[in-house]
Amino acid sequence: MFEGPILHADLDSFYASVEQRDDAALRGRPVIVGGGVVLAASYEAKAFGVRTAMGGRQARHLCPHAIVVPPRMKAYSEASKAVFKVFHNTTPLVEGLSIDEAFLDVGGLLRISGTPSQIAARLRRDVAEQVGLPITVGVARTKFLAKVASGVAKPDGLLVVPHDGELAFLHPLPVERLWGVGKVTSGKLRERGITTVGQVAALSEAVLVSMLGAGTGHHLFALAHNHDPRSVQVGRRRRSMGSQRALGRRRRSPEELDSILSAIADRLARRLRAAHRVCRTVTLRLRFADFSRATRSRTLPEPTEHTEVILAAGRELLADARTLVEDQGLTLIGLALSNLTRDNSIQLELPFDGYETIALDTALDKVRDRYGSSAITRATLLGRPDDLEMPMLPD
DNA sequence: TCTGGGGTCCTAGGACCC
DNA sequence: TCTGGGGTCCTAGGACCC
Repeated sequence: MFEGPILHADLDSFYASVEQRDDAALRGRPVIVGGGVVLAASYEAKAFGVRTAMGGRQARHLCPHAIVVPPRMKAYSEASKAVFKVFHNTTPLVEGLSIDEAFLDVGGLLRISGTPSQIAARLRRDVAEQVGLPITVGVARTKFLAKVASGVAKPDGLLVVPHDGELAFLHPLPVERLWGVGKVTSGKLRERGITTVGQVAALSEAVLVSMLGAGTGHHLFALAHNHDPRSVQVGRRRRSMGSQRALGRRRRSPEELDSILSAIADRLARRLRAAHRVCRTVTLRLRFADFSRATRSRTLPEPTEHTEVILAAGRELLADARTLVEDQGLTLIGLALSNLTRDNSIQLELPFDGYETIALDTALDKVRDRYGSSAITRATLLGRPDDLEMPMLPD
């Protein structure tokens, strides 16, 4: 029997599937979303070797009759919301991983909703009927195994890893199936003739750590032995927010760079405010002609949501990196905001001149002054359903 | 074939404080 | 004059994921 079975639900070739859903002429045909670089490829295009993140030219060479369509981000984000609605109708314990992927804990549902595989089958049917998209579901006792299972079952599949067949399922798989094994790590392992998860499991933890470093070594040892105690986390919030722009190889004037930077800062500040968040660290991201990268960051004394503050920090960082930029041929510029917290301010509507925005702390002080702090036993922030932590009074 | 845009987490050294 | 241990925060870089 399962203890806390977990579903990993993953939409297949998400962007390309949305395009095929919305345009009958694309169904059954190779579809590539994105121009300069492949953002998504339909399975018909993947059959020709087209892969996500591949250069557009190479993709068209591999699959000359592919239909290339520009991305429609709004359509994808709406489709994603509809799919997550189905997830939440299945169980309240949903942890979103990206626009097209989530873990669902169905441990408490066995009595009400049937076996995990019945629940997973119904989820797939619901997504197909209600949103019109194919989705693959992996079912297992742990998150990691559920994710591996969905990867193996793709596309449009369902795979249940039975409790007593976990290692038999896991060990024959190629190391690249392990979550967190990318190009660098798989290269180091393959150099030593290690190609399967079972071979990784045969190594001692000390050997793995000496090969791959402490972090990756411990991580891989745990995964290869099927140790993954992580539970499904509901209500995780984003920890950073970024925006960037590729510049091509053409040389850009300082004025041109500054106007791109302004646009990026403005975009980010808007997104920040829309999410009711503030940031304290601003990072400038640069990429150069040889594809090397550099970052420069600055932590502000106070969190901000203002375009001008973010832009000013970005400009200072760019000035700091001036020599780098001049020497190396800049090909990408971007900003990332981190150290995100809630925007702890509230807006008051006033009878005389419209609105005033004040910090939540200040507002709480006023409430304390009025009622006395010992008179208040609990305060709840209303009207912000996305906020999970509630401020408490008194301190 | 020269490669987008959005994220997460980890490491490591230095500053600073007690 | 020479010497602790422990903790947090900041910065920069890197691997990886979708």
